[in-house]
Amino acid sequence: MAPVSIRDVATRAKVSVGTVSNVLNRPEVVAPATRDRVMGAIEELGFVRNDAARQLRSGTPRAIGLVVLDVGNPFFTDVARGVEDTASEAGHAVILCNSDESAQREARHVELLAEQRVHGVLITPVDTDLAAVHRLRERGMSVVLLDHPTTDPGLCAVAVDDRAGGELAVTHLLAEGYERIVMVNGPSRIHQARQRHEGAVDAVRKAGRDESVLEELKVPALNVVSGQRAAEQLLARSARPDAVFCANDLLALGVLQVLVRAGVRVPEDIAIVGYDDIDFAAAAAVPLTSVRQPRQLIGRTAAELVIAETMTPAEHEHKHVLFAPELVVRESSRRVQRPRRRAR
Amino acid sequence: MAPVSIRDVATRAKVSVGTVSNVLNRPEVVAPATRDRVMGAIEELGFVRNDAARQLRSGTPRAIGLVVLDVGNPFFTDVARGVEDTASEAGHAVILCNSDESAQREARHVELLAEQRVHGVLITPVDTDLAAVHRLRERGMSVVLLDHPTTDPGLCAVAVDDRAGGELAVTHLLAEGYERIVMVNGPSRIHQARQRHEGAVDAVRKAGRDESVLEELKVPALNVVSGQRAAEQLLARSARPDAVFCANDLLALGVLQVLVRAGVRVPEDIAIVGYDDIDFAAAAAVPLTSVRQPRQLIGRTAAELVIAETMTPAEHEHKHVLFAPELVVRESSRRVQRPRRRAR
DNA sequence: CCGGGAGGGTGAAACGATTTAACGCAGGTT
DNA sequence: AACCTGCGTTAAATCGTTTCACCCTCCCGG
Repeated sequence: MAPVSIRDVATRAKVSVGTVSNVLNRPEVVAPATRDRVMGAIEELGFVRNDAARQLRSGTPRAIGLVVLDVGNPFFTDVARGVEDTASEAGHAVILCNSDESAQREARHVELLAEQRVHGVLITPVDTDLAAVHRLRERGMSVVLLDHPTTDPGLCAVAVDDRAGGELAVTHLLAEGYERIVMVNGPSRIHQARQRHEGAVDAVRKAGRDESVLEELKVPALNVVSGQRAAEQLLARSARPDAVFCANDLLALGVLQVLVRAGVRVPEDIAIVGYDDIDFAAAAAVPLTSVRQPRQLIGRTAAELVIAETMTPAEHEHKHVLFAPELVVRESSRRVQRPRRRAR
Repeated sequence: MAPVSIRDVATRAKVSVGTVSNVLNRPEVVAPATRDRVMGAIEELGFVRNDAARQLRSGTPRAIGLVVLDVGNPFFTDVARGVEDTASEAGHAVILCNSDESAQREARHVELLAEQRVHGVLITPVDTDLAAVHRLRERGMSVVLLDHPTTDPGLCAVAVDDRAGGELAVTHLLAEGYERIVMVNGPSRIHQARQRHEGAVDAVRKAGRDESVLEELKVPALNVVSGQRAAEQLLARSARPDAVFCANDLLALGVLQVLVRAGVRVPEDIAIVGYDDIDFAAAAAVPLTSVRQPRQLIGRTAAELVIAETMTPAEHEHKHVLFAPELVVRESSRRVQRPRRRAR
């Protein structure tokens, strides 16, 4: 119950505090007999290092910060998991912050992280201007941008090629013979939304099709509810599309649900392609074709970068890692031979 | 760039370090003129408190730990969000740990949190024996059990009445006229799994039915894949159940998917009830009946408790908060008008 | 017998904040 | 004139580690 310090351990083991510290940090320099004695004392007293004191003296913190846009989105959850995995392997704690796409909350969290003197910060910035990010850097923290490409050579970034992903999706749909494609997309202030749309346009162009085969339908947020709304709009039309490409899987799931409930067959009547390949995509009533991003890998890579940067700040080269997305084709977009197949 | 300490600020503002500290912590005791001067210096130098030093001296940390079973499960994600919200309002950081249902990982994380001298720990323990929890308490940390009821008067707990939830679900199924119910459940080492099953049994008993109407099918984990496996097993049987109650929504989604793909109509042939009421439950192809738990509220309450406990340890009364679950009936379990049929 | 490693330890300074006792000072009471 | 009383501020002690310069002892070669 009473807090036990390194000094208590020293007394108990009849050595000096310096020796205890050595046992803890450089066991090889202390004689086996002494080492065992100290270890024994640590065990008996239930001593736990005080990381605050440790950090204060050594200057090297053991936590990293993670600021995401929305912990509720499985995409970020998986990224977080990747971060958590490598961080804990390296003995680091992860401080999770949820900016909820609010610059104000982001700023508050960044402030907190600065006070905690975290090892580094992994952040998906709310704004494109990166104001918060630069303040962090001025304070000498290493920052890795998550899922937000940049040309700034002063920091690391880990992202996925969203433009290529958009192209993959639409190229696939065109190849399957779909000709009236609607892209359900988020607001263009969101970087990913813009890029994915550009990729979709690229696909149309490269396929030599008329640009009228692709239409963009914007929705306010990238979540299930927005997808449902979008699908309702599409259903109300006289000329329905034959395929829908959604900017993320949450949208796609919303669209899918509304279509299925309205008796529209997927993919016979309307095909759907999502983005992110979250676990729920494969588990949907009609398994969803989706553009897979290496979510955990993004997290792991980012964590490794930030740890590497702070371990060897001198020789560190800032990297911009760009992963390639991958199309996972499932039933929701496969051209089927027999258009009808009904359950009893 | 160079780390600026409270001493630098003091020099700059021509006061002593003590005064700067007062400005920071008890602004009212220092004369307005001096205060402004100090504030100015802080601003100019871009000073940020070093929380490690702060904590070392004052002994009051500004972070709380959160250990969950699975960050990938939207249930925990929502709880985490609640925790994060109230913690950040109170100026606390949240250290997120994912035990992945492994006692070993849990132990490692708990160790890390102990070293960080966190304010308190919110934990959903992996094991029922609470070994890890007791070690924390021995070290003088306040602990709040999350979603894990206990009779231990020595700690706070926030949970939902799982037994009542199980009873709600099965009572509903029985009332709708289902008579061969399978509960797809997790391993009984998981507390929630046991409780929900007991509740289910209660429901059968209270309804005066024969206990044979309810069967338990155990699966190794509470996730989508396990649900799929379970559904495959059920499909292979000669006598299929007419309703399935799943210990959580991930299982239910897995079951739903396999059933629908096999041409089984939900709920006409087999009804499904899930647990947790995650957002994806409502958005499933067949909207899922589920037992709702106040997820964010659980998180908020737990965070408040742990903060309160450490603020005023003396007068703190350990509380066991037990929320009531609520049944949300959707299409997956509504008895439709049609003649009753017996299995082949 | 002396100088010099090497191996194994020691002890105090330092890290950056908080906290507390003490102090100087102005004004008001006896 | 002596004595409080508050207020604003200061200086010093303190928190638990790490680090670094230094001290023994023992042993070996010259």
